[in-house]
Amino acid sequence: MTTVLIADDQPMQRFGFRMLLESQDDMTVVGEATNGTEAIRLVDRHRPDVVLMDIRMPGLDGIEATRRIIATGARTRILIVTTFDLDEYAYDGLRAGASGFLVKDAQPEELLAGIRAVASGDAVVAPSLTRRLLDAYVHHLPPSATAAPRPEDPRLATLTEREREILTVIGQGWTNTEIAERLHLAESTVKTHIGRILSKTGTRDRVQAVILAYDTQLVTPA
Amino acid sequence: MTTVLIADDQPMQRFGFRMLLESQDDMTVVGEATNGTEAIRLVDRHRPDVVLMDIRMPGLDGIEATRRIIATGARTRILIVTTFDLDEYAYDGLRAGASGFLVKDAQPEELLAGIRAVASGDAVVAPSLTRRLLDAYVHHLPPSATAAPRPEDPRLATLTEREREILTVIGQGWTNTEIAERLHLAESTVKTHIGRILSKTGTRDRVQAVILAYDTQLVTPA
DNA sequence: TACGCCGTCGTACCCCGGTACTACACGGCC
DNA sequence: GGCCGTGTAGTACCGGGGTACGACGGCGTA
Repeated sequence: MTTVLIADDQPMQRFGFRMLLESQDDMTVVGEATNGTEAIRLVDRHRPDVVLMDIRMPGLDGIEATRRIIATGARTRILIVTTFDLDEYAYDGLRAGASGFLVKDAQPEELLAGIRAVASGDAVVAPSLTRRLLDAYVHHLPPSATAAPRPEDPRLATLTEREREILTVIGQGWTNTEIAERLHLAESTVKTHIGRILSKTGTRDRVQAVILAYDTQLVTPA
Repeated sequence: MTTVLIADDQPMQRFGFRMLLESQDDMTVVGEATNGTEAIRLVDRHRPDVVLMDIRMPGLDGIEATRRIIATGARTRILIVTTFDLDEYAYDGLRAGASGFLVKDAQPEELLAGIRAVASGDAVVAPSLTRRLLDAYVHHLPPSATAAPRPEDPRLATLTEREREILTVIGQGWTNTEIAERLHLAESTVKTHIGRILSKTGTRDRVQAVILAYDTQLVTPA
């Protein structure tokens, strides 16, 4: 019997997880936490096999909670589950000692498989993340810069791969000179790209481009 | 017996809703849609009493789907349910003919109560939204500009109300001159505010400020 | 082959954004 | 009364961002 602790600030999300897990006869939910501090406390008390850990929670977030739980030497495995698919928090989470990383829009079976995998000591990464993870290890560029957006938003349809890449790093808050340096380009090239991005997307300046990047989920909130 | 259609692109979210609703003996789920187009089709086929409609879905979004369903003259009531608490989509949704608006982090009981309310012809607005709604009607400024962020992010802690307001409209992509015009300020005043915002938040320029605004959910993706 | 798209780079120009001050009215509080 | 935070406003300056060009090599394809 695999014991699971759910750490998520959204009641409905917890409810969904609990219902799903309790429907399996090899799993049981031993507790629910609504923030990082509570998660740490409940892990200490119940010693669950697995924690389903949300990243974004009020107060202590999931990453820091993961770090502290791992630091206690508990043999609890932590499976990070978040709404968003990319962002460097994924890597932070893994670095913090998490055994895996899944996205919330995964199929229930995928989630269950992930839990069983980490409970048995394996690591698991959402298929949608694997490519980014590899990319990040291959190039030492910003992780998200090498990855393509998944849900193809019409407003980004005419952008080339390179332009998406540039738009992504604009969305990280980089200046033109920074983009040029870190992408090994001339600043004039960066400007050319940005000019094309603005005209193609019908945006006025980089600020509106950043907003579009967020709206289309080319970049996602931390 | 209240018949309900679930329209949400996230499988786990649908699963949670379905489990919750099926646990009630006066409700039944007659279908699940993963986007707006599908929702319209299933409403036409099943004529549910209530649609639980997510806003953000691939393809046709929940707002437009609501608009079209209402336009068909169907007596189906639509209850919009979204992850984010603010954004003007709330108002768009209500204008599109939705009977109510709830946030996903509501308690399950609140959700059930909301469904029963709209099924019986009442309108319902999440308590967390009521204040904004009022604010928006009182002043005729952009809705989000008059509202305060809920989950108090430490990075915004030192900002004054006015500064948050300015940061919000920066997050809308407005230029300094536009902000000055629409908020009836001198551009120099706008610059003063922005300067203070940047120094308080430790951000370098308005682009990074926008990113922070998204990360802290002061503004939310469309 | 020739065309077009893409990615690269350059120059020149202008304006917006951000900085660095100063300043003052108002309200709350010691 | 005097102080402080807040919101307002001004001037002066400079650098980065965006625009408008032109140019060229590589690559796929009609």
